Amino acid sequence: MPDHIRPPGQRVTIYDVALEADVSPSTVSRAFSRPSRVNSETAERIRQVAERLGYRTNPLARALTTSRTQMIALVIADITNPVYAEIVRGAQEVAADGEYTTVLIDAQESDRLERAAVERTMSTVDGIVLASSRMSDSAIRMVAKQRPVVVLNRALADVPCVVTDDSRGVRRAAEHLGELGHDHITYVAGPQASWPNGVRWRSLLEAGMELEIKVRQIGPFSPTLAGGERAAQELCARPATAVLAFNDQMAIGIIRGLNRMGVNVPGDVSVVGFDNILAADIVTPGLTTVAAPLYAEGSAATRHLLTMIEGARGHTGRPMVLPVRLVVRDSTAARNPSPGRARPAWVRQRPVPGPAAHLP
Amino acid sequence: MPDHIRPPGQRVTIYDVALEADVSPSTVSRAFSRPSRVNSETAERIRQVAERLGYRTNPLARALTTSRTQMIALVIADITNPVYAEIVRGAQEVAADGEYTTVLIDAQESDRLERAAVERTMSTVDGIVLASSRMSDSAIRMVAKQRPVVVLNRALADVPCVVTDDSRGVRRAAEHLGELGHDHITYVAGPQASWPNGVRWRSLLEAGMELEIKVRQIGPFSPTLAGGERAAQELCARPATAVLAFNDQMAIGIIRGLNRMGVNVPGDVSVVGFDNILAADIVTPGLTTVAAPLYAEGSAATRHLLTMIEGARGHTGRPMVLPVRLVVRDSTAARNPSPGRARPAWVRQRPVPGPAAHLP
DNA sequence: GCCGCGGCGGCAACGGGTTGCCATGTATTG
DNA sequence: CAATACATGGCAACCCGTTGCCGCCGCGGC
Repeated sequence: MPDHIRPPGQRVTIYDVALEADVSPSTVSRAFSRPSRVNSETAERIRQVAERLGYRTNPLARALTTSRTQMIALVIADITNPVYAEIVRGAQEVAADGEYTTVLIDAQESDRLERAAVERTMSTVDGIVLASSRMSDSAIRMVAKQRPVVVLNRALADVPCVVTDDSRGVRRAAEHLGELGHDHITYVAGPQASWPNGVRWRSLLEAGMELEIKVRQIGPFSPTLAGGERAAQELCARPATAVLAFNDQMAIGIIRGLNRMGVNVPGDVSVVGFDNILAADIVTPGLTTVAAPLYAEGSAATRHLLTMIEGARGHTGRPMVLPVRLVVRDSTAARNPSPGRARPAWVRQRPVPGPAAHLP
Repeated sequence: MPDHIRPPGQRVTIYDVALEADVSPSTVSRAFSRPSRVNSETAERIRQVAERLGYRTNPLARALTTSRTQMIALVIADITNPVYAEIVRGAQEVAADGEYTTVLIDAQESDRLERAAVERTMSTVDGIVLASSRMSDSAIRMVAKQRPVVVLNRALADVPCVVTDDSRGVRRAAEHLGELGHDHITYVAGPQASWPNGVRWRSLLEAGMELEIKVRQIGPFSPTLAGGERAAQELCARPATAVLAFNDQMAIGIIRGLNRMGVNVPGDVSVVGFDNILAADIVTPGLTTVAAPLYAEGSAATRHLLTMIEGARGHTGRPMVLPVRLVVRDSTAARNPSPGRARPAWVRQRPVPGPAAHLP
């Protein structure tokens, strides 16, 4: 039991330990921060005394001189989006291993909120991981000038980046749909401020070219269930047999919306999502989707950040690219065989315009 | 443009500002922290100079003397569980309003990890919200002795608590099932370390008493999809027509598991969950569940914490209780009529789709 | 004219570690 | 045995604000 009971809630300081161990405060400090700089027996004694007194080094005081807080910030676009859960896990794991604490910031899909939060936190952390930032490139560069930054899901010159191989993912999805007989794919766009959104569309454009599949885009819609349902409405106006959605939540929303309007998935329309969130596996039909290595994204970005913080001038020019894979479930199927028909059977909306226009 | 360009990455300090504004550093400090203590013109001038030089007060240095970091910790059991997303939102909203930054800690359902993280973070934050802590009561009290703490989803003497009215929620669920003709409810238990788990079971016991419904418990299982699927297996061994699961994820797992074994929900078995996560609405059949005011939980707990931090000796003895409501969807239905039989029809293992099975 | 008081600003002592530099003592080397 | 090297530990300055206390000044009251 401690023979010196801390009288009031006062914290134990190195001075207390120093007094008790009969050494100078600096020696106590070194015993913890640079053990090699002090005799091992002395260090051991100090550690014992510290233990007995319940000494805990004060991270703030330490930070004041070292300007290292052992904290990093992890900024995500929307904590409500399950995609980020695994990313956060990966990041926190690595951070904890390196004795870092993670400050999680939820930007709520808002450029403004994100900037404000980053601003407020910046001076307190040793580095920042921006996962799916909604800030402008220039704003990011601004931040990167003041603190080590790693950007996730966005490629940006002069700032270290980690991205997934979306281009390949889209390609695989297009191939898959092509094999099922689809010759036309509609991309349902997500937030314009989202970098991957642009990449996915452009990749689809490219893949369409090579595979001789026609593509088009509708949107943007909010990257949520509700957004997907709205997209479903628009899809009805301009029908398609194959849809690639910006993310799984939208894809699920689309399926629901279509179902409500009497359209069968995958019977009439095939739908592919992006991210492979947990829900993709539990909805009916199971969602075919492009899976990203979420955990790896978080851990890779964080690992990179830590090495930057720990001195390495970091930054390997090219962004780090992580592989993706296509998870095939039940939301995609062979194209509804309706030979001789230009449009899927379920289009009963409005009489086909065009040639009809010439009729009296 | 600033006429004094900071030469190296050096931060601007009050000393720089003092020099430039021709006052003492203490005056600069006061100009920001206690404006009333300094002449308003002087203060204005100082503020101008500070602005021009790009001065930003260093929160760490400030914290060192005031021992207020303007940060709070929010500890959640499992970031992968969507329930917490809204809670986090509520907490962060309130925290941000009060100029506090939130440090999110994911305990990964582990007592050990949780303690370690709290330990590590405690000295850096002004207070802590423990949402669904997996720590022991005594461990929590220990922490509460050192920092203001508010506990969410657990009642604990001597520590401020915010809980939901689970008892009422269970009661409502039992009534609902009773009205549908069920005279036996099986509770599928979640983590034993979870306080609500105990409450829910006891409440069901009580409700069963009053409503003359027989109840029994199986488990514990992990509060996840996989856990629910395992529970489904066990349910087959000892059949039931009505099931109340610890949470929605388990409930969904149970439904999947049962389906796989040819059991129809709600035709053969009615399932009720807890939490009303987003997925509850998108699965088929839609999940009947007890909804908690998640956002309100987070915000109420945090508001309480902030008032504690801000001096009020806080703590109103009794825990604060938030209301819940039963959301009825399609996973519950009238009991499968099989008069004169001790066990439901599906016990034969092989799917026998009764007439009711395909009704809307 | 003297005293008291309030407004304002400065001095200096913190808070709790960290670290450059020096002093001492011992081990190594020629 | 002298000269040099190294291992240890202490001193004191420093990081950047905050705050108790005091002094100065001008003003109003008696």
